[in-house]
Amino acid sequence: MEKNKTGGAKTVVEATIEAIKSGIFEGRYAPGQRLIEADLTRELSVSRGPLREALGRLVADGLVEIEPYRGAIVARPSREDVANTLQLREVLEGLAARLAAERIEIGDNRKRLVAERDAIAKSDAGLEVATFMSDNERFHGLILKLSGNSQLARLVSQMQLPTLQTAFFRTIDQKVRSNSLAQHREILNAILAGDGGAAERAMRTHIARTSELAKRLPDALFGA
Amino acid sequence: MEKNKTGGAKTVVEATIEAIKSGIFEGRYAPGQRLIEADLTRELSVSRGPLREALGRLVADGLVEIEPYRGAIVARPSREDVANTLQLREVLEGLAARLAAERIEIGDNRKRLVAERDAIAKSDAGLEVATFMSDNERFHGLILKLSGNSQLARLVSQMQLPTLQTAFFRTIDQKVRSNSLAQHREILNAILAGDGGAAERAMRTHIARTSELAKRLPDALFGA
DNA sequence: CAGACAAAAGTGTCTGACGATATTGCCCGA
DNA sequence: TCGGGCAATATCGTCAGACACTTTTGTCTG
Repeated sequence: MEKNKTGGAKTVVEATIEAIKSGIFEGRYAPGQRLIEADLTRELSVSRGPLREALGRLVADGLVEIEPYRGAIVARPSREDVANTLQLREVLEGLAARLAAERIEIGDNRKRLVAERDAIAKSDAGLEVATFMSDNERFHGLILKLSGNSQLARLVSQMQLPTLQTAFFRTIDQKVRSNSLAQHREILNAILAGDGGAAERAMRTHIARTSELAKRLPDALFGA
Repeated sequence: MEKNKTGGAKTVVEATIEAIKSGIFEGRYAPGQRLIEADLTRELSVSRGPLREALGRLVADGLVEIEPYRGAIVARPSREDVANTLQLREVLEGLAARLAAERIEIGDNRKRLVAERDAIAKSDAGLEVATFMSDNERFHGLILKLSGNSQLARLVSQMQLPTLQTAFFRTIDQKVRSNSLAQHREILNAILAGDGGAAERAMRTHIARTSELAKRLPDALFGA
C-alpha cells in the first residue's frame, strides 16, 4: 500500500538511503564531495552490497552522481540544470494548483487547505529561516497532494535540488520571505475560491520569482 | 564476457539494466510477472550483487516494483497511474513543443527537424506497427531534445509506461496511426513556423488523443 | 624537469554463506 | 470433512572475503 515514511525504514538499504539523504540535506555531505564506499560502510555499519544499492537509487533521484571506477559524489547541478528544473516546476506546480482548485470540494480538501491557511497566518510574524523552510515545504507538498495526481507529487519530489536548498534559503532576507508568504496566501485564496486559472497563474508567478532569486546565487555553488 | 551492444554499456550493472529493459519492452517479461533473482542470474550470467543493483535502479525508473521479501515484479500501473502520467506528459511535452518552436533558429535545430519531417513523409505509406513505434519514439524524443531543457528529456523518459506500450500500439489500427502521423506533421509545421503557441496546443491535443485511446485498453493490463 | 614505471587507492564483480520472511502443503483434532 | 496450526521450502536481505580492473598518486631515472 503506502510507502514507508521517516522513522520506520525496514530494510538496511532504505535506512542507508535515508542516512545519506539526511546527510546531504543537513550539509554534512557537501555538493561535489566524494562518497567513498569504505568510509560509508564504516560510518553506517552496512556492507558494500546494500550501500551500493542505496547509492544507485540516489543516482536515480538526482542526489548523487556516479562515474565508473571513479566513485560517487554528491550531485552539483549546474546553473542551467537549476534553471531548467525550476522551469519544469513552474508548469508542474502550476498544474497542481489548478487541479487543486478544481478539486477543492472533494473529500476534506477544503478543510485541509483552511488549516494550512491558519498555520501560515500564525507563523507569519517573526519567522526563523528553519520555520520558513518547513512551512514552505509543507505548503507546496499539500498542494501537490490536493491535486489528486500522485505521479505529480512523485515527480516534483524528484526535483527538489536538495543540495542547494539550504544555501538558497540562507541568502534570502526577511523581506523576501514575507513576500513569499504573501504569494502563498494568494495562491491559497485562489484555490479556496475554486478559481483554477487564477491559482495556476499565481503559482507560476511564485515559482518564476524563485527562479529569479536562484540566479543570484554565487557561482561557487554550481557544478559543470 | 564479450564486448557488448549499442552505445557501449561499460559495467555489468548497465548491461543488466539494458537486458531487463529490453526484455520488458519486447514483452518477454510481462507486466505483473515475478522476476526471480536466481533465474535472472542464470539467464544473464551475472551475480546477485549487480543484479540487485540493476533491479533497484529499475524501480526508480518505474519499470519494476519490489516488495520486501517478496521480490521484484514487472510494474503494472493502474488505470489511474496511466491517466495521471499522460496528464503530466501533456503539459511537459506541450512545453517542449513550445520551447522547440522558440529555439528553432538555434544551432542546426531547423535542419534536424526538417530531416525528421522528411523521414516521416517517407515512411508514411504502408506502415508496420514496429516502424510506427520507432518513428513515434524518435519524433517525441527529438522535440524533447530541441526544447533545450535537458531535465525535461530526463523526466519524460521516466514516464514512458513501457510495460504497456507494446500492448497499446497493438490495439490501434491503421487509421488511428495515420491520424497520429498527421498530428505529428501539424506539430512539426508549427515548430518550423516558430509558432510556440500553436506547437504547444497541437502537442497537447495530440497527447490528449492518446489518453483517450489508453482508456480503451482492457482491464487485464492494469494493476492495483 | 619530463616521462616512465611502480605502488596505492578505490571501484566492479564474484562466490559462498546465513538469517529473515513469505508461501506452500501437510497433519491433526474437532 | 474441514479449518487451524505447523513444519518444509522458496526466495529474499545481508554479510564477509576475495580478486580483477581502473584511476590516481608517488617515485625514480635519464
